Amino acid sequence: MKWSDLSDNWCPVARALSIVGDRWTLLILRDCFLGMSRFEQFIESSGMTRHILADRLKRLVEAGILERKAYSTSPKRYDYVLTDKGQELAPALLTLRDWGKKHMPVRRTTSA
Amino acid sequence: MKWSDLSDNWCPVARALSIVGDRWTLLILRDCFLGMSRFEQFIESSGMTRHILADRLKRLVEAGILERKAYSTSPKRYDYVLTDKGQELAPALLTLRDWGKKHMPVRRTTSA
DNA sequence: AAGGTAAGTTTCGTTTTGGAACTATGGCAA
DNA sequence: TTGCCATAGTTCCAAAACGAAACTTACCTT
Repeated sequence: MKWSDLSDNWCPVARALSIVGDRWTLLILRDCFLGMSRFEQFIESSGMTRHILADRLKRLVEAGILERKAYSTSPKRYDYVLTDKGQELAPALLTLRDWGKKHMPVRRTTSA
Repeated sequence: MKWSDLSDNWCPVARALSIVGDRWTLLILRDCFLGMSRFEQFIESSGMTRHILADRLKRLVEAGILERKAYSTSPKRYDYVLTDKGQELAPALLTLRDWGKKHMPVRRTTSA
């Protein structure tokens, strides 16, 4: 079965994951909740490659989770901002954060 | 940057995603919360392929999210059951479920 | 002996990802 | 008015992950 077929799954968790459950997507949304909205900000913050980011942004906009708002017309430039639908993912991010804090300690690479 | 490098990220969301944020993993955990515990159950329920499931189960056991409990020794067979660490992912699944229910309606393929 | 069940493993061809370079558009400074 | 910088992508290629299906192992039933 293809991952993309999940969008029609009977299970709401599966449908949610069909758009938000792949590599990087939730990390972009985390950055949005931290106030970021631009391509280069996402790149620097997340460490993902440029063309994966471009792909994810497109998908998030198509899914109605982010909205693409021009902040410059001369060279066309856009802010990517959370829609209401996107805003409502906050609880999911927060529960993941709490779980990560509690159960995924930073194992420091014994340096120095 | 490699996806697997996220486990050392400063951000607890990123660290959580390093283990739980790839394709299929959260779907397996959903099945666990629905009471499933065996290989063939996961296969039938999720629609993923066998060797991907085998890989994910191994990673989840290594991460201490699932525990491998023998239910038969003659042919060695195991149940995969949630540890406490795994149980505590329930809120994350529930918030995703709620979001999916609200924002990802099943679009039925205009059949019949 | 033949077939069935459960849990993987292997193989192979297709997608997705990572890394880096390249393009487009305009601002600004020399 | 040429040259450099910034932003936001796009393109190319090699490496890794994935999907489908067949194969394996170990036992059990008929």
